[in-house]
Amino acid sequence: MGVGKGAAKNGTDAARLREAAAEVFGWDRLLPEQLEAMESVLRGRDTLVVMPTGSGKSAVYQVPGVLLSGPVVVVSPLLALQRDQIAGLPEGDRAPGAVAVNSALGAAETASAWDAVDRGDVRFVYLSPEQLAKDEVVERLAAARPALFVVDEAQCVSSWGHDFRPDYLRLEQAVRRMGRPPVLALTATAAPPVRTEITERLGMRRPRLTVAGFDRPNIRLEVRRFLDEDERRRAVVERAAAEPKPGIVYAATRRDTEDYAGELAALGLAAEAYHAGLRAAERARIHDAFLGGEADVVVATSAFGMGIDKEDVRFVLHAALPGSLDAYYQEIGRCGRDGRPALAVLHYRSEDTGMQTYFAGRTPGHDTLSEVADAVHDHRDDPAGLDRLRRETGLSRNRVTAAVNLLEEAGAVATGEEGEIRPERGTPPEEAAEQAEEAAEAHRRTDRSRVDMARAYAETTGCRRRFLLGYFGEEYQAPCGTCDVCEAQEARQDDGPGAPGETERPRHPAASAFPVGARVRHGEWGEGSVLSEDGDRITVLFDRAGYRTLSLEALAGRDDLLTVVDPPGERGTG
DNA sequence: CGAGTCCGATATACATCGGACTCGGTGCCGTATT
Repeated sequence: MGVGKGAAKNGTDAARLREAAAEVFGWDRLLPEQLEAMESVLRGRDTLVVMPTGSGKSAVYQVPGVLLSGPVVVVSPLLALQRDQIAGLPEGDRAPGAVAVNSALGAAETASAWDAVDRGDVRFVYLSPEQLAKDEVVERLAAARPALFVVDEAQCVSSWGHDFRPDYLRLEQAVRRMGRPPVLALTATAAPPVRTEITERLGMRRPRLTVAGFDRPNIRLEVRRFLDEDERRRAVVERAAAEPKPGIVYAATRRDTEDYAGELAALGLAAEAYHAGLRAAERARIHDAFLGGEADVVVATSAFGMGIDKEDVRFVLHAALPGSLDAYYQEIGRCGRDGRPALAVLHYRSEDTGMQTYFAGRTPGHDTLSEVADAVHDHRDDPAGLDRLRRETGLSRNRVTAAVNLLEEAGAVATGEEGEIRPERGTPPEEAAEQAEEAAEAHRRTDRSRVDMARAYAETTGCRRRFLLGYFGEEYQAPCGTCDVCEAQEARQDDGPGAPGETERPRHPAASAFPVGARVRHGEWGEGSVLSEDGDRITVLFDRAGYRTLSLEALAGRDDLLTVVDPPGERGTG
């Protein structure tokens, strides 16, 4: 992986990047990871960057951007983030121009934005993935010959692409149609399987991977398990009231955010409820109040957080189990950015898995898939685009797009150069729908296994930091000393002789047979990758069956159950 | 999947039980309506 030995050869690139960073942006110092990724981008290589928020991810495209010879297309999920990015760019003679193209612009504004792009006055063009679903937008960008295609918050490809915002899974087609500039994907949180999904879905070729460390040692990790709902609610309120402010409480439903915020307000705290059902002005007010330090606690659904770069958040409490550890790590990563002690407490009931499992099951069903497959088939001699398929089926835009994505994933349809959807291999529509259903079922299994992993974190008897980092592919030597499990075990040791002194489950001898990162095959679940080891068990992500936890005791002496097909290495990426 | 709500049945008058039913999270965009 490293660039190491190429220092002499790359000296010029590094020097140019440093110079641009200093002169245009006023940054005198670049982190090694930043520079490494920038060099990769400057050399035209596809690059995936996994770096924490606040560590200068945006710089990785901004600095090379001013040195490249064409516009840089930046895909960003929220219009507010696009505005923040543009506002954060420097001003001055050498400063790069930037525009955001979206539905908030009037016809005249849109026209003048494109004129600026055509004239070369604009270096950065910010767009939502939905914009890139429009032929006209793709054509205008293609004409401008982009020098780089950036996907910011790239975890959205995996977390939102399958149902909520299916245009995320169609970015590859857009990239192809605009002449396939180099692709740079940026994210703060991505477990190895999410990285793989990002690079595959974006059609990245031999991507260079830069991963900064995941550990946030100043965040204390704690899980509290409850049987009774009322007890849980009391515990959440008491904790939010007791801990140093400011803090964020994540709840599972809009109604819960209102209830908790109401209770905290009754205790005299400046508490606000935040969710997507509020009016835009109200959301903006709460957002600003939190950033400005006027709110003690924001109780929110998952709508709150992206783009919140506040250094002094002291705690993130969860009033319910999140849908995945990916989401959890992203959410708790919003506290303690100043490096001072911070706290993440998950308040968990086993019933919480119900709603998350429900959310994990929402993909187009058989009827939708076969209706869309029929429509594509009917147009086999005159292939239609997504818009026409939508009009003719009467289905919503998202449903048609999600269905086409699944059909395409199943290899039953393909997207052409002008965005037209064609049947592939002469697959009959009914068969195509069935294959797409299988693909949908595989996503459901994966999503549900992610819920299982969140639950496994909540229930682990080992070091929580080790579990969490293992999920993200990082080996960690327990004890961490700053999670509830490690602390309890230390306390037991201090209680005097006789107490068992283990801070970890004893490592099972069979663990070394299945090292983290190894590629394995299971008799029933097929191939997968070993993600983590938790003393006497390992967690494997199977390509089709999702996450599974396997007991090493059960595996020992049964060579037939699980076999290593490929030892750890840098497959796929790198 | 699970919690909350509504409604009818039960059994006998106020209240409870159980089944059917609904709802639950993220944001673009563009069109219809103020």
